[in-house]
Amino acid sequence: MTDSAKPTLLVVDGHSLAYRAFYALPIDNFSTKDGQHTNGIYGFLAMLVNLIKAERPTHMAVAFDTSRQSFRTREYAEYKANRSETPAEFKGQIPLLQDCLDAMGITVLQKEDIEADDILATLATQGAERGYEVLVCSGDRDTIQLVNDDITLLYPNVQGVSQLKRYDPAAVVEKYGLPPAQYPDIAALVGETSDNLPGVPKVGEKTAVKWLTQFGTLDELLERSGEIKGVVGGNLREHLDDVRRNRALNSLLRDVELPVTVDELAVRPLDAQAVRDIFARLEFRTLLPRVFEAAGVDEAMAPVQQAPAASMPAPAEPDAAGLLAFVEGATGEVGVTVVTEGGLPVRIGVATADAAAEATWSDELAAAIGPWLASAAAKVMSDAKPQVKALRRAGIRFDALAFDPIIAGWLVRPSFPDKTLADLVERYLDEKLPEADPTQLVPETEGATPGQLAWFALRVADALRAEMPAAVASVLTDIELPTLQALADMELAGVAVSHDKLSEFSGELGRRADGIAQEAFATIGREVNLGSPKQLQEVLFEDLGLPKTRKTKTGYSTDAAVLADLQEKSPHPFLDLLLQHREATKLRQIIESLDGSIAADARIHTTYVQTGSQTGRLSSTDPNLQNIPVRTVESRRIRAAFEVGEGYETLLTADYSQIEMRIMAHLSEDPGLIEAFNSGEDLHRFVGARVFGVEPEDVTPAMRTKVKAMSYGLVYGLSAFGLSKQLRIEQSEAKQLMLEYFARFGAVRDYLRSSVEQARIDGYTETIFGRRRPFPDLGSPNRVLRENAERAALNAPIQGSAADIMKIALFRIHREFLDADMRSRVLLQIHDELVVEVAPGEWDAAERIVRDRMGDAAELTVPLDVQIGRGEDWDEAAH
DNA sequence: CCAGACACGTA
DNA sequence: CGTACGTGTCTGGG
Repeated sequence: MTDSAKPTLLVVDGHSLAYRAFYALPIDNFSTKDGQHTNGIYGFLAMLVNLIKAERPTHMAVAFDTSRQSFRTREYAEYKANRSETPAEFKGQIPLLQDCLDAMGITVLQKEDIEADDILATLATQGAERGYEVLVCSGDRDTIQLVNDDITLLYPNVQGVSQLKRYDPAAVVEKYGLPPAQYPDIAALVGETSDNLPGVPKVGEKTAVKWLTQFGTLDELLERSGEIKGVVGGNLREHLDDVRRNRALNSLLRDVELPVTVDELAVRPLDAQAVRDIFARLEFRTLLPRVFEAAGVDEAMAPVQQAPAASMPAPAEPDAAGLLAFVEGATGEVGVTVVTEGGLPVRIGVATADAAAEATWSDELAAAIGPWLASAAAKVMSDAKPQVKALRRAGIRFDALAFDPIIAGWLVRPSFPDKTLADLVERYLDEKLPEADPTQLVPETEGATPGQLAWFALRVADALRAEMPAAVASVLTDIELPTLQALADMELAGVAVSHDKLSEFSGELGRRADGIAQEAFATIGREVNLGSPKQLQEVLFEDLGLPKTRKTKTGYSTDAAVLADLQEKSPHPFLDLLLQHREATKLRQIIESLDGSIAADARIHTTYVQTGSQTGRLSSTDPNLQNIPVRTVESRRIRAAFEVGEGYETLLTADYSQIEMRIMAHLSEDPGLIEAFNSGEDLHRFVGARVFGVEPEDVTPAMRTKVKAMSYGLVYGLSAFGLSKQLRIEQSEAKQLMLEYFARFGAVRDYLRSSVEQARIDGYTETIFGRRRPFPDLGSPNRVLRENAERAALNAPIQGSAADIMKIALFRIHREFLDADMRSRVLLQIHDELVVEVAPGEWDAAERIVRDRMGDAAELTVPLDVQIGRGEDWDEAAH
């Protein structure tokens, strides 16, 4: 333990220790799912956390090399020249490690032309002078020279960084037989192969120590080298210059000019939000609590400042008239928070910049405040959709939503959206939202009241506005907030689903699955759990001895594509039965889940997550109605259970045909593709004719399949490899197909290339309407990471623009139905499709509105084609 | 009880 | 070695 009376300075060589960790930990176990390697970062931080807990430093710095070049390489070009290239997998981890340290409040230092160890030497020397207990942690032996009564070296003594050996002067003497200051003399004589510094041949530590003990100093030894007999004496005399050079190079600088003084290295409180962010990105879970613990912070009570009590308004509790007077007296926007229980309002809070008020919900209150909530007075509400729905259930149509911080936060950083107002308060205000401890029955700390929540929402809105480029702000105002209103009504409406149809089908499937299972067991002579990939692997690759398939993390894949492949190469009746069983149980499981979601009104009410994707699409949960099967005849029986509801006449489905390819045509301005869409010809037939050089009517189904796969693949960044796999053709043929395709539609390739290039420069992509998605990994040295980012960046403007267009169409249709006092209503959105429930007598009007608003949602260089269907159920309406 | 891996449904 | 999602099951860890 260190002397507790003295402040303790810990200085660490980040590069050398992270590098050791990099080689000590298996890279496969430390990679994020998108391919970022983290083993060096993890190992280093784990070591650092242990070190902090054990040593409790009051001051800290981690030093890094800036590059392989330093003043030493200028003095001696061969210095470290033998080192192999630093692996890219390691290099990419350094900036992320530095981000971690920064978030943890630890100073990171690096300086051009200077090595990390020189920074350590400088800081250690200064620290010792200023009365610190100094700990130097480095994997470079040269730092031994720093050890004295005030400076202790912590050196990893085995491979890895988990064990550190302490070198105080006594330990150095014990190990090397000489005091620390003379260690560089030993090293100069022996040489350092890892630094490409040859020493005196045949001279090792033993001889060096013997000589130095005998002669006292290195200078004396070199002066009197003639006195040394034998071959080694000759060697020494021949290498005097090498020894002098080594000694000059291994002497660490102690007077590097640094931007900070030792006193300024005091450990800062960690930035809890930043630590959580970067650790989430790196997928460090177990490390997170350890870091908080080492920092002496209760993770839940993150060390952000509590909201200044003085400025946080104490909400008034007026009566209904008083509450109305409060909001009507406000000059600017008003923050609003509706507390709900069971989907209905129970409390409401309102706030201006400097005051707040709140009240318990009642009919009287609703009557008083309802008209204002529905008025054009601008309001800010955080996570508005559930509150809007609650108000609607209470008969109030909330309007003039001017800002929703949750959605705005997602637009600003769609990759890591903040889920709650508390998250946003931490990130954008650097304050802590008062939260009641949910684990306590009678919480010691009071949570924020509705009025205070409204006040925070208002302030976060201001902070977020400052971070939003104008185009992004307009996506919020002109697309997202109007969409939110439509989604609220769609969720409230729900879609009618026939329990009878579902349960009948489920019974059939259940019986079929059981039969298939028995048959399957018979073919292999035993019973296994067909739902367990692990047990299946035993059967397939051990019992049946089938050839091994694609590797997964835990073994070999048994997915449908693999099984189909297997069936071709080495047929076995079990394979087909397994596939059939999968299909039946999968359908059944979907049906059961849907059935369980039917509410008391015989309808399913999904929840659309407006911030659920990185591209701008919606997602749907509880249940997900955007992945209801459609591809097989069987599965369409599920869609047939989605019916027109009581009091309505029919369902209408409307979908955009090939919207993504149309956006591609628009963005690339490819004349061929534009002509394809303006010609009225079937897209794939048109493209096939061009690619294969035949007349459109001579395009065979095989040709059409190929160009169709190619066209769709383009939008996703498909490679020749992927295309060949998809079409089950040779890679060379796929390559040829791509060449032919781009020869005819060259502007498409030019566009895709330039859009990724632009994203690399800007750091983000943009949709037609200005929605942005950041791509930090486009410049990553990690190839997997970078290429994944490239494909996603290629896709984002296309998928995102399609999402924008659909949202615009959706809220305009919703609005027009309401404005025309129609009862028809939109029920579902499935990315490029809408399902509408049409009231009796409204078909013509509804059809026209849907067709027109979808068709004119965006002005592209090609028309937006809309397909409309009508039927009693979703399956029937799809034609 | 939770998280990860796998498999699979949609656009 | 094709983008974007959500859900169910199994499994191993706590």
